[in-house]
Amino acid sequence: MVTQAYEQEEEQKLTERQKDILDAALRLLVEDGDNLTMAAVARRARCSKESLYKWFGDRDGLLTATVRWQASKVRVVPVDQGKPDLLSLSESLESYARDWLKVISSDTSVALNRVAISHAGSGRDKLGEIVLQNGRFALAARLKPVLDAGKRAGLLVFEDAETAFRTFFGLVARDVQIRLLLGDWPGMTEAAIEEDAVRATKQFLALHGAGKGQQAK
Amino acid sequence: MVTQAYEQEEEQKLTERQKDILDAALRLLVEDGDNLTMAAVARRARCSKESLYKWFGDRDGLLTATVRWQASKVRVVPVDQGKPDLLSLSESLESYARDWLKVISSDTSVALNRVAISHAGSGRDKLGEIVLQNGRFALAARLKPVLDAGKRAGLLVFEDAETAFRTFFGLVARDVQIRLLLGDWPGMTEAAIEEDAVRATKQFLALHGAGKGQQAK
DNA sequence: CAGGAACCGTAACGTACGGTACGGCTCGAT
DNA sequence: ATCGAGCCGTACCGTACGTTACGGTTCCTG
Repeated sequence: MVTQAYEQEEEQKLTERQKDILDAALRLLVEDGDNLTMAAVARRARCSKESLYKWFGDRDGLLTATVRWQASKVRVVPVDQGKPDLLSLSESLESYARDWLKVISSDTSVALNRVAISHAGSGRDKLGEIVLQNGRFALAARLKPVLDAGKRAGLLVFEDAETAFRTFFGLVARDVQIRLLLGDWPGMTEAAIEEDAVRATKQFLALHGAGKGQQAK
Repeated sequence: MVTQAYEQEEEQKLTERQKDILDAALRLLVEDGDNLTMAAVARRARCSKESLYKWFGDRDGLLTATVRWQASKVRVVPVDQGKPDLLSLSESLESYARDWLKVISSDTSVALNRVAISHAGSGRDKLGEIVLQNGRFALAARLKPVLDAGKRAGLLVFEDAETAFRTFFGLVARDVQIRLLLGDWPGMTEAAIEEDAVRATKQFLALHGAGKGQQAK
């Protein structure tokens, strides 16, 4: 018997008060990085430390809840595709690229990835897994149907949707995320994002489009 | 007056003993993540904490020296290119791709990037910059001459070497680094790396090769 | 209005760790 | 043989922070 694929799909019952607290924690995370202390969260959210411990168990629990909370807010709308033509397919791809670039270059994403990566070093909690599931893997899950539809419609040529997705991912993200995480600023303005989305889509179609019958394995 | 472009190029005078200590710190970083304490380093390297403080100032100094030390060991040999033909160019690219994948999937690289990213959050030192300079930017600096030579020889078509490099970077790295940093294991075996290097090179040549005159802006 | 649950603010405790002090050992120079 | 520099091992100090405890306040319920 196979269990639920992604068990963090379980809805977390949160009162409004608790959501406020997680928002406060999120803001602190963005501002101060992983320095966030229980006292600081309590102060910012104007609650007592006792309540923090009652609701979230311990510091790791609070961190995990915060990451989940943010993740639950990011659900990007899936682009619907009926029977795609080349134009609508291209627009879908651009749209995904744009959304993804916007996500990874956002303050919250950078902050959350940073704390998840720190924790991945001393593997005591599953922050990395959560971030990955709601980021890169969620994107793949939403994008693959689009790719498959494109393939069925004879617009795309590839053997494996996973590999094709990773190519697209690489063309979109390039060095942006690692540079942001390391504190560099690769100039991700609105305009640059738009440009990148267009470029990545063109490149992907050049590699996997059915136009000229060319494609690199 | 312009200062030295990359000031961490300054050679760090290190005694053998100090190198031993930095190696010990490196091993601890790989094993335990950022938990590394001064006491642990002293124990592992069989030196006194007093010596650590005398030689490296404080904890951040030790961390910085460790990152520098590892960086100084990674100098990848530049692939020499005279007048490239398509075959030698292709081999150069594959070689860079292979080396890069090997680097980013190594234990030490993952550990070092993790600590640099943690520190980038609370921007107190320049670890992120150091890692970036010796990683992504060093790669670009070594690869661009190859790309330019390919362009001059009429083998490659692109407007901007930087943009072309970033495309290559994306095709090579894809989601590998972020997944590793977050604790995922995308199966980077020797064989997979080889396969990826070949694939990325083919794709890059499909986009920027002069063969068919095609290219996506 | 009485009783109690939930929560706030704050004080207190324990511990881990960065940083310092100091006594003893080794070894090269004189 | 003597001296001193450099280093080891360890004990020690101060602080930050996770965690717990507790008295006071608000607010809901009967």
